[in-house]
Amino acid sequence: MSTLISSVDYLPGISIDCVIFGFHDNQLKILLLNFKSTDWLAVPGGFIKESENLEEAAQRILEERTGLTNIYLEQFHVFGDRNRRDNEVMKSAMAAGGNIIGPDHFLMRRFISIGFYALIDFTKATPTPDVHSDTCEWYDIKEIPTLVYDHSLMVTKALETLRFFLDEKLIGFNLLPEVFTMNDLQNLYETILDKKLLRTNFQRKMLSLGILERLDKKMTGAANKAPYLYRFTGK
Amino acid sequence: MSTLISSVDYLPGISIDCVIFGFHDNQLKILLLNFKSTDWLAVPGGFIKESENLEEAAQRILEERTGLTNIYLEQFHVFGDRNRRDNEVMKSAMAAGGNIIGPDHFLMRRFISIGFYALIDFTKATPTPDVHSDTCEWYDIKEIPTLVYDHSLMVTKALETLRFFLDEKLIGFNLLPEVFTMNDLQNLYETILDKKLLRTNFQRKMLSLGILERLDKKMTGAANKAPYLYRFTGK
DNA sequence: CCAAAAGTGTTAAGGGTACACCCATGG
DNA sequence: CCATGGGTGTACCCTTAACACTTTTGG
Repeated sequence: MSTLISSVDYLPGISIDCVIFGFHDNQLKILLLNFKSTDWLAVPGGFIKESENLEEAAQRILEERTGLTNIYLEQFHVFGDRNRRDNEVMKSAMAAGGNIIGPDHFLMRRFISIGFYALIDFTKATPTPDVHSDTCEWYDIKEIPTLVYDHSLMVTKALETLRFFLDEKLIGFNLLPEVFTMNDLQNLYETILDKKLLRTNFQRKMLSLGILERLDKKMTGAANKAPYLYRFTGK
Repeated sequence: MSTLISSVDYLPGISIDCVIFGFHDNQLKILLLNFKSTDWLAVPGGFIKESENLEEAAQRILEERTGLTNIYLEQFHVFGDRNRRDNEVMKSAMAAGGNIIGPDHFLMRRFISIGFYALIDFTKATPTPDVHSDTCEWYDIKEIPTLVYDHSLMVTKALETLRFFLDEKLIGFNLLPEVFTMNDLQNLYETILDKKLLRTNFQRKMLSLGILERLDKKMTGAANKAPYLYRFTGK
């Protein structure tokens, strides 16, 4: 039984690639797969079914390739340069996986890829490689190896988009526990933006956004003032 | 000789649609084509050749369908909903144009469309309908009829993008004469943003952007102070 | 009472808004 | 000298940045 992808199932010439950012404990990572039996790394991608809307396809692709379910993804750019894919890479990758494909194969054609991105807590998800990959792992954003095709460009562009819309998209991303301290939130911002923020001003800015509800204090047992806990109101 | 589009020439299932904004004398318009022998209106769109990058394809499509040359276009969104196109519209449109196409025809398949937009001076371009259209005309932005498919949504989304990036994109758009007055520039802004701006503050803001060079005064012959002329420095 | 972290206040700088005022032009 | 429109000054507010100060906690 071959695992070879066939063109009858999918829209031809269009792919979706997902840049998944993972945050936890002051670390920002991205999720990468390798091509089976090779060292080539790529962001999880796949193809669109006739019956799917783009967002649905992106969700399914992510689930099939990494096991991550119910992740809200958003499109950020289309990558369509004529030479964005080196077909020799795909050919070798398929060969390494045990599939010999000819020059007229579906996968050898030009592909235009729609980039989607998401941000999640990487401890809340257990990525699992699919049949086309040996590994499906988190890589620190500051130590990303070279990626296949134009995937390095995709990651760069996705990160720009994430930083630009961080305030607006924060609630939906669901990265923090139900309740959290202002310090937790600041660590999240500092990690994603990759810069230090002033604690006192950060507090005021967040409160002024009107998306936080202040709850009881959190007694940590440490010898210092107990911080308030907060919750997103979701308004 | 048939003008029917064949799938051998183009990437299947992907189209490009161009939202072209035209400005002049306090008027903002968009360019629309009809489907030959019908009342259906659409923004100019087309398909991508194997040899083209996306931006090149968008330029060529615009030129072929409207006669407009050398227009710099930028992508703003991908439209891919499963039901975004009503195939009966396409079928009837092709029939009205003298082409009967079956349910298996290339054009009857699902299409995902990449939206591109541009902003030009509508007096500097003479739009000409191609063989698939009877008319290729400017429509005032405030009086846009219902468009086919999801093209009304495309226009809305493109207009949001245009307004959002107006400051940054202004120079490239080449909408004003080589030299112009601050009043000319303000009219452009007010028309595109669809709101009045304070003359005095607008002046300061534009000068603070550092993209204008002040030249001689312009003697209009009117009974009032002569305004300075300005030029974009392009820095 | 001390160290450490959380929370609040205060000041200065900068940008946006509104409007008053001065300047040029030709009738 | 007046009407008209162009250009500058100024006062106010809000936001941001920087930092001093106060409060809370457990040792």
